[in-house]
Amino acid sequence: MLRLNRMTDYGIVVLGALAHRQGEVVATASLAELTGINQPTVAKVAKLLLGAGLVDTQRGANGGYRLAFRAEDISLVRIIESIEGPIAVNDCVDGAQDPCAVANCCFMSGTWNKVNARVRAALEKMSLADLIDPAQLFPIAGDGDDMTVPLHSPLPSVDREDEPHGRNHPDN
Amino acid sequence: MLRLNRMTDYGIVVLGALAHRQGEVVATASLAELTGINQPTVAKVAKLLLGAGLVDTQRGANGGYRLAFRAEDISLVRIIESIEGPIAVNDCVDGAQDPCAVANCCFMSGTWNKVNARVRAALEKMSLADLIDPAQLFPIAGDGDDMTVPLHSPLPSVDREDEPHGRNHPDN
DNA sequence: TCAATCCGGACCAAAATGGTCTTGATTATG
DNA sequence: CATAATCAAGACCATTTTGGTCCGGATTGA
Repeated sequence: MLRLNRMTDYGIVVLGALAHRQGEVVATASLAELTGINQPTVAKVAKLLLGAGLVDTQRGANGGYRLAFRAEDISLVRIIESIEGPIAVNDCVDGAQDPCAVANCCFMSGTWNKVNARVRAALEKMSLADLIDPAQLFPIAGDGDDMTVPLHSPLPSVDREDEPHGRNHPDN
Repeated sequence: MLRLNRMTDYGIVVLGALAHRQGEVVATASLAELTGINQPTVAKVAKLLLGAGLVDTQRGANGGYRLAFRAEDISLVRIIESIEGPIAVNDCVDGAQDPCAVANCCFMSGTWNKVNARVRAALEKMSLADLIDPAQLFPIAGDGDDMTVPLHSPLPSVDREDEPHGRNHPDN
């Protein structure tokens, strides 16, 4: 548990596709084709990303979306928060969207903020570029909390037709 | 988002109450009274904690639950995982309860494992004792990712009758 | 003008979550 | 030994959240 929801996964994949087309304006239909996610869902996700300013849009014919920053400059937190809202392990955390009703007497809120900040920091360190760049997967010696995870396969070309990445089949 | 669910909150509160009664066997009815959570829910949570070995049980009359370890030795991850199952930001992570179907060709699983490990590490550092001990709330100089959070109020005595801590009123 | 495309939001179905209840087993106590 | 207190296991239901679709409208290039 403590999982991020599927929309966020989609968001990352969509952003990944846009990163490969850096600078280009890509229509949701194309994104759908590139990612294997179906178009309406791509549209929904793109809308959220737009709201957070992670992508630019161009309307009308030949319109579409474009990455607003370089992939290295987009942190995982930012992606997550643009889709799921502010990270908050519970309502006792500052910035929670439905704040703890007893906040000003909640003796644990300080602790929760600390926990939350740490989780957030962990996600801050990871950028979109890291997420889609397999080079990053090689554990960096002495990083500490690294795991020795076998690298499965090289980066697949984005324009494959089948399942793009993980999360049990969305069977669109 | 990325929130932990309410049962986990309950779990922490219940464990906190047990910590104050360290060594004693406390009935779910008493725990309910101490925490303000209602009894059937306490029972449910306690059962989960029992399954994970965080508490011992004694059945029959005068039975109840007892903390199996010292509060300092129970990490937040352990609590979370005993109630919510293994921490997994998504299905691409090793140990996810419903693993990514394309795991062995999922080029991002390594990255996700890394993200997951970091989140986990952040939670590993916090113990039950930290969670319930307000002294911990004073930011330790040079800790890095600390936030300067004002300490709201001192540890309330456990045996108060009103709302025990945060998370919008369970209005039992 | 027309077609492609985003925009905003409503909408619905399926799943997860929170919480209750029931039945049965276990044990202390008188 | 009978009884009451208590946990054990799990079925069950209501509510919320999530995932996904759809539609009418606005915008823009050809």
